[in-house]
Amino acid sequence: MKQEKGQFFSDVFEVVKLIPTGKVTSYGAIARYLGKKNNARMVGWALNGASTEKQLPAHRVVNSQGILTGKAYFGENNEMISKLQLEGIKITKNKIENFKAVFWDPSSELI
DNA sequence: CTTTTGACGGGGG
DNA sequence: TCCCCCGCCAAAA
Repeated sequence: MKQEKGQFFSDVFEVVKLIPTGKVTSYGAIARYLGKKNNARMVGWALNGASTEKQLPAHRVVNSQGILTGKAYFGENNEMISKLQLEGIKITKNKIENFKAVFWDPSSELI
């Protein structure tokens, strides 16, 4: 494998890739799955290096509030919102409506 | 090498 | 309920 820059990055990439279409997850959920409860910031940071490149559906990763905090990193347009809406996710003002309904927890769904 | 920041989360006032 | 602070880990300056 290639190990981009750190072991954590690779782990985050893997989990993000496993997010099913039409579902979303939070930074904290991924961090918790990796064993780091409070290092949700690292998850976002990892995605920062893959925001443009890679095939990471990072647009499916939001914060615990269901807000698209990193939409600015996807492009000047609301590319992130558009993609999510196309997947059937309802979004209002950068915020996922039925967040809980579309929430995908790797710690529970994934083993 | 040290310091600051960062796509966050949770707790406290 | 809203606002502020702390924590945690890693990378960039």
